Amino acid sequence: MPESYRAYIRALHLFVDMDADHFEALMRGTYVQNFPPQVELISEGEPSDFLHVVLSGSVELTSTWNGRETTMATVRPISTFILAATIKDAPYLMAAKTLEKSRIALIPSSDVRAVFDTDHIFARAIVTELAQCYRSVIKSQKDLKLRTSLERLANYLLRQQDRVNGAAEFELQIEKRRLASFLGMTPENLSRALKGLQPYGVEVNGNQIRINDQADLLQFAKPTPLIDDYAS
Amino acid sequence: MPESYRAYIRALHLFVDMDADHFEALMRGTYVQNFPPQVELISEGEPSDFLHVVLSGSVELTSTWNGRETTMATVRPISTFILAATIKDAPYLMAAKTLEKSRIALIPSSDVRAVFDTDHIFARAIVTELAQCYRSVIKSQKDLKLRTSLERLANYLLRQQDRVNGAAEFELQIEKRRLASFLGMTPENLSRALKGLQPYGVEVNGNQIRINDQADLLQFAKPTPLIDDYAS
DNA sequence: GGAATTTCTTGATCTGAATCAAGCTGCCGG
DNA sequence: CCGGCAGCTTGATTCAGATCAAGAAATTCC
Repeated sequence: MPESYRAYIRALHLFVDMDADHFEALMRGTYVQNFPPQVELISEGEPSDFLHVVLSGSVELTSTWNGRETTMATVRPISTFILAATIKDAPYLMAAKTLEKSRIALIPSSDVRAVFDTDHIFARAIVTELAQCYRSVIKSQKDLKLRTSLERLANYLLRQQDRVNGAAEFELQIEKRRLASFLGMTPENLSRALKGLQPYGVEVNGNQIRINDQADLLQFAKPTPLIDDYAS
Repeated sequence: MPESYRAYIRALHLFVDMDADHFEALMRGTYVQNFPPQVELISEGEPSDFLHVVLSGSVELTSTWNGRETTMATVRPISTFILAATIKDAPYLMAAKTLEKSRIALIPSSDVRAVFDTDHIFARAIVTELAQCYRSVIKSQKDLKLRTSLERLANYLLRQQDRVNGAAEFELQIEKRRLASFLGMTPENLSRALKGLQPYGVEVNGNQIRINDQADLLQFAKPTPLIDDYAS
């Protein structure tokens, strides 16, 4: 793989502290590839041959059942996805598709498992990452089961605002129809829900969101770190 | 802790292969306690001081937000819970409450983390367990987002039937109101949903469930290992 | 064993959200 | 510059599921 990407991958929590030789061993089997938009990188149910790292662009994780489809997550640089399947050597539970032109690093799953067994630091990092992922899904589950769609949307917007350090105005990072699916609603309802937040000072103009009165929205959304703090 | 419980704990995937000395080290700080029903073992948001192991009885994991409460899972012997919080040394995302008289082993979180750093086999087991937990939540998330409540119930019943090796008749393991909450519906609706499955050969008598025509129910429920096989 | 409490069920009604059906808007390519 | 097309919005309708209300069944507790 090109030398240039190594630094980015190395900087990930998962790899930053591990032994240099072990990292090299991982990188030897790794290759980096550019994909156009809308390419299905992996399909639900397939065996998990590679740990994927998104270096640029973005990837959508979806699941389907009985003709229905839902967006489970969107992965942005620089991060990995389908770590759990890699570790367990089990089939993917989600499909992955590029949303835009994306650069993806593919690390052979067998190498990840092998290095795991010889590098303590790496093992520790994987456990921390997995625990993190687990907690994120639990939070998302709580969000789904305990909140109405309007409340989910309000909290989503506040989290996005957090991402831009509290700026009153910011851009949605994903298409509305995908956001709708992620939040567990239809595009029509997302449209209406965005209107429904107007009384709390939310202005929408295309992908541009403006939160006029954060305090007002906060009072409605009632965010809690036990659901909305994806970092802890 | 009493010698007698060690064997049960040792038999768990998490501990079965680890070094005997390390296991002893873990057990030294561990104590076993009996709890009456309805005791809140841990509260949402608290720091995670112990890894818990249910030795007998059962424990319900719930989450609350803004006055609403939902059942996230029920833990039965012999298994652990809140492993992720223990590993990350982060606050619990769920509360845990005994449903019946239960015997619980408490392993100090700091010991778990310490042994993790010195025992490869244990580290490997923890990673496998965490990956397993992660995948279970993802499955549960798919269940929630892709299925109607009637479909969720049908698949739940089929999974329960699986647990008893396909016997046509079996008992529900939890109270109906808790099952309702777990499945993301109200008790009233669960009642109606159970009636709604009559056309597919489901008979209900208190906690006794009879599936007269499994093929018929299967055709309606359309289970898939990518959602319903909790083992993989 | 019987009163009291809780859980479960059933029916009636209400509501949030999905679906259906058009328009609208903005973007891409010729 | 202007079709064509995908994504978004809006309104009307339908539907699944929640809520409200009350009665029945099962448990618990004196």
